[in-house]
Parts: sequence; structure tokens; C-alpha cells
Amino acid sequence: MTDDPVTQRGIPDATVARLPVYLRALSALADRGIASVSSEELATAAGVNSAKLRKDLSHLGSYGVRGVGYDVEFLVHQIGRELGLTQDWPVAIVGIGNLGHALAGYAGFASKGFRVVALFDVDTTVVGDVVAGLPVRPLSDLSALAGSEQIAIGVVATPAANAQDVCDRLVAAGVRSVLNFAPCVLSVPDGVDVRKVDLSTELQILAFHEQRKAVRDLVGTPTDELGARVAR
Amino acid sequence: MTDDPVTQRGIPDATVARLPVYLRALSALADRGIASVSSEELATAAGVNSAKLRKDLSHLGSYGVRGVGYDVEFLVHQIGRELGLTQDWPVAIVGIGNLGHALAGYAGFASKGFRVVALFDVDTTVVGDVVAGLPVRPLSDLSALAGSEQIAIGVVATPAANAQDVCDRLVAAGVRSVLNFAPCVLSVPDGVDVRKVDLSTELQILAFHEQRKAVRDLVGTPTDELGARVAR
DNA sequence: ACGACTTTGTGCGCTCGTTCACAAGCGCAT
DNA sequence: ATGCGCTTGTGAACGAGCGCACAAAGTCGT
Repeated sequence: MTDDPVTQRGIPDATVARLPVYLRALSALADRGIASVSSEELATAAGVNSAKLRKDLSHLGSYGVRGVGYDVEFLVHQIGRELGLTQDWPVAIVGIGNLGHALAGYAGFASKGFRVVALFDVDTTVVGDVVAGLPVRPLSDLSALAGSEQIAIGVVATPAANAQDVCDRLVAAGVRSVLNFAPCVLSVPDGVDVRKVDLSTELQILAFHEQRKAVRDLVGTPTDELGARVAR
Repeated sequence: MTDDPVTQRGIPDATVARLPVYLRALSALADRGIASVSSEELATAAGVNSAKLRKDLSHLGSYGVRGVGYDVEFLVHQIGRELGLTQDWPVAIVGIGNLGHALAGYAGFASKGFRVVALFDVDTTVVGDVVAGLPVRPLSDLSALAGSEQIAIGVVATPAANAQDVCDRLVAAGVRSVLNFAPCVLSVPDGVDVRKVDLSTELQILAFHEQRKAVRDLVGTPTDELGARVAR
């Protein structure tokens, strides 16, 4: 019954988070016409340890050839399949402000099977506009469209004040994956995934390290490694 | 010489990454006029375990009162100070395309001591435009401005192809904190921090889980907890 | 055909972070 | 003043993930 023994049993979250990075590095190699790559080369391209890379890939199956490396094309296909990029993922963006505009026009969406199929906003002055070839629809339309299984991923690009309400509507409409750009915590029922992209948080983390570096410079203590921290 | 015993000795990265979330939750409470909060309440507001919250806060010092909770105003101040938000952080944005525009106009920047002071682009058709009150300058101006210690954080909002070059220029100009929106790995020398914000990666992670959920639904196995994973 | 070389896949110890559970500490009511 | 109830701060157990190091397994040259 298990259609695939490897696929079924859990891939660690940390690994899943890195697969897109590997995929991108591999795609770049493929574009340059490179057919085969060693774990060492791919690891440096992806900015990770080679052992970690190998362990990550081993979760997908034994796709490497000892003494040779990995077939680039094949690996691209396998990772893509594992991430579900062979299918088409309809995406809806809610909140067509500054950021919503940019997201709607973002080419990176289309590249990997993600397709923006609907735009929503509460602001009646925006509703009806055509952005990136799609009409901006009122938020009330959401339930109708999503109910027909047309939306897999909802992107929340509204101000924080509206985010939870918008999220609730998305969930009510059957969306089970939400990408949240609003600077707030969204609470969702079980079975719904939320990922947060938070510019402000990232800046504050950078500020923390920057401040620390400034202090170090002043005191002039080169104790400890104060090396680069390529933050996760 | 140690001006503050607690501040000096390392706060875990995982904790630092959560401090902005706590800060936001606390600010929201303060706006609602709430003066005191328990770890339990704050934890739920921030979407974390209360024990974790307490341990995180304990790294800043013993700022809570047993039997009572934490003083909201005071904690806001302390976290803000720890994150370096009492200072002003000059930010430069490179790459004034779709995303760069949105970032330049993003209000969240200004809110916490981050101030966009310069915009750069290589595209001569964009250079000279005024975006969000600032002129877009040619990339060659970067070294001059940054050399005078005017830029603390560089934001890379260019296509992936230009990102490494832009990053190198930023670093050469003395920038030691980079926020990277380009879908690629940036390599930087020791002492420089890079944080990545990657829309495409987040979508792919969501797709992975979505696909898995779809499989579960088909097979109809409610084994394991297939609960909500509020992803990190 | 065979040995030397290369690279994968992984067992193992270690570090880091999370969670539980509880003692220490504080305020308040009596 | 004293004891009670509440909440913090933290010791300790647990678990996840990372990286070293090496055996297994394949290729290539001779």
C-alpha cells in the first residue's frame, strides 16, 4: 500500500527547508550544461556542509553514484517531485498594496509551478484594478472561488490588523497553506500550515548582531571567533 | 570592563530570533493599555511555549516579578535595547525593481529605528527617479556614501544574477549586515552577516507539506498527529 | 582482471534547543 | 505578621540536528 517507502516516512523539517536551495543550485548547474556534480561541489554552491548535503539527499533515496557524484538532471527531477513542484499550485494573494503588487508581479512565482490565480482586497478603490493581468476582486468573493478547490496556497499581504481576519476567511474557504507577510502571529486550526516572511524581524536580528559587532570593535576584543554568521 | 554581565555573554540565536516577536506582542499589549502580563499570556500571544518564553527572557536578565508577571513597558524597553533599536540604523536598498519599490515604501522600516537613507540601481532608466522621497542613485555612488559610515544594513533586492556583485560592493563599502531578497546564496567574508528572505523557498516548503497532506487525505490515514505545523 | 582512487551513504558522539516540573520568591488577604 | 496562592526562573531530561570519520561501492587506468 505504501506507494513509496522513502517518501512516506518523514523527511526532517530541516532537510525540507534546504531542498529548495539545493534545487536552485542544481538548476544553475544544469543551465551551465553541467551533467554531474559531487556532494562537495554542490554543498559549497548551496553554502552547506557536504556531509549534511549527502544526508539530506539520502532521505530522498540513494540517487548518487559512488566515485562519481550525482546526476544533475535526475536530482533536479527528484527534488522537484519530492517538493511537489511537478504539480500546479494555485496561489491567491490577499492585500494588493505595495507588497501585494510586487508579489503579483514576481516572476519567481511562475517558475516552479506556482501560479497566481486570484487577487483580493477589501479596499474598494483597489478592487476592479487589473494587476499583473488579473482583476482585483473583493474579499467576499474569496469563499466562492476557494470553495471550488481552486486555491492551494493563500498569501496574506495585508496590514497586521486585518491579517487574522483574512487568514480565517482563507481557512474557512478551505486553504490549508498560508504564507504570511503581515507582521503578526496567525493562529490557525490543526492541519493548516503557516509560514511567516517578516522583513522587520530580519532587520531586528541583523541590528542585534550589528550592535554586538560595534561593541566588539569598541572594546577591541578579538577573543572568541567573531566570524561571519550566515544566519539561517 | 564588562559593562553588563548579562548582555555581554551570548544570547542564543534561537532566542534572538524570537525577541522581535515578543516585542511586537508586547507593543500590541501596550497599545491596548495593558501594564502587566504573565509569561503564559505573552507566550500564547507570541505563539510559543511559556517555558521557552521565560527562558528566553531570562537571558536578558531577571525582569519579571514572581506571582505577578512582567511589566509591559519595561520589557518593551529592555528588548528594544537588547536588539539595538534605541539607535538609528541607516539602511540602503539596492535594486529598485518591483520589490525594491515596495521595500522603499514599507512603513515597517521606519517604525523601529530603521531608516532608508539611500536607493541604488544599475539600470540607468531607473536612476534619477524619486522613490519614496529618495533619489535612485547609480550603483557606482555606493562606495562614496557607505565609506562615510552612513550605511549599517544593505538590502539586496536585485535579480539573482547581480546579487553577488552587489553584495561584494556593499561589503567593500564597509557594510557588515546584508538582507538578501535575491534567490541565491551570497558568500561573504568573516564578520559579515547575511540573512535571506526567500519567497520561493517558503512556497516550496508549503508545497511539500501541502502535497503530503493531499496524500494523507487520499490514503485516509489519520495515524500520527497530522496537526498544524506552525513552521519556524 | 585487478588494484588504486574517488565519492557516497551512514553510524556515532556532540552540541544546541525545547519541554517538563518544581523550588524559590513575591504579593495579598487575613 | 504569617501563611496562601500565584508566577517566575531554572535544573534536568529529552530530542533533533550537525559534522566527523569511515566503510561500502562504484569507476578508471593499466
